[in-house]
Amino acid sequence: MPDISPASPAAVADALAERIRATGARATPARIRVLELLSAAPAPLSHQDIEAVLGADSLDRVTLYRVLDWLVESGLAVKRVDERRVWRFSLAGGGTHHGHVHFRCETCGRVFCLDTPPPRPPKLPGGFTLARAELDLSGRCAECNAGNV
Amino acid sequence: MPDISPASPAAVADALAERIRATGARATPARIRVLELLSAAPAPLSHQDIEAVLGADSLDRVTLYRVLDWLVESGLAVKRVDERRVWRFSLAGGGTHHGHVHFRCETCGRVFCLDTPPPRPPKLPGGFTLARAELDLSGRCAECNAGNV
DNA sequence: AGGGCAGATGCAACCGAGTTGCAAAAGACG
DNA sequence: CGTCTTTTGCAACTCGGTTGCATCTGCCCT
Repeated sequence: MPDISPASPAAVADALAERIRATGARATPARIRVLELLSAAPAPLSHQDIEAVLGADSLDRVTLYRVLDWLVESGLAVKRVDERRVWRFSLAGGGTHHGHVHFRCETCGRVFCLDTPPPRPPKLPGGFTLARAELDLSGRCAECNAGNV
Repeated sequence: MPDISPASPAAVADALAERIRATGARATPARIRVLELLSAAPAPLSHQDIEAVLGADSLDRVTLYRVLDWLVESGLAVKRVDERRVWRFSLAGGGTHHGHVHFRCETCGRVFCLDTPPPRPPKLPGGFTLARAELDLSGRCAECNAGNV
């Protein structure tokens, strides 16, 4: 059975490995897997999310933490705390997760990614440079407003 | 020795006690103390900050958590996670900490409160209702840009 | 190809913030 | 003053995250 998928998984992994080596670090399976996951994810992932996806052949808890921290340190990813006080990681910069808007429902806790473009950032005090802007909205989602709860 | 300070501490405490009773709860020393602290604080306080200020005659750790949670529940305060994943509490509503914009320096970690008004929020998908909007910016502050680090 | 070593991993134990359950103390109210 | 409810304090626990250390491995250099 020939592999005719648009971009072969192996090729993707190779590209990621290359990107990892470019930072001067070793391209290990753990890093490649995690990077793959993050690139594919539509929203920032928590440590738990990743552990759940990796499932059976999961990495050690600690290794995962270290991989994630390394990603942040090397500039490939950014981390941020969510409203429930857990770290969430997403690809940095050009990734699919570029400054869009998040909405968190205060009733059911779910997070929605709105495709609304982010507001143009206000001017900063002199000397400040902006790397990233996040608009976080919260309230009630349609479902929770629709009677239940 | 007559107390001639601008607003006598006792009077302030009484006013706060009144506000507490207005919510239907008991005006206990613990609640009054914490509420005093929060009203006086220039920035949101963490559990630890409060414990440190109370110092010697401090409340039990758990009681403090409960008082804080009660404050939030009764609408007198709001809580929010900071970049170090700890809860920070501030007086709700009319407080000094109303929907403004935060800038966090990725180099030194400090948080600046900009007085820029928050952008007007984008339209939400049908059925969603907005309760709160936060614009979080990050980058480098003037000081860190000025050569050091 | 294979050796060597810095860098990465896994394990176990640890940490600190926050939570829960329960009995004792303190307000409120008749 | 008695009783009934709310708060408090204590102890034990959960959970996300971290640290120390021994083992393993990707990668470079012959």
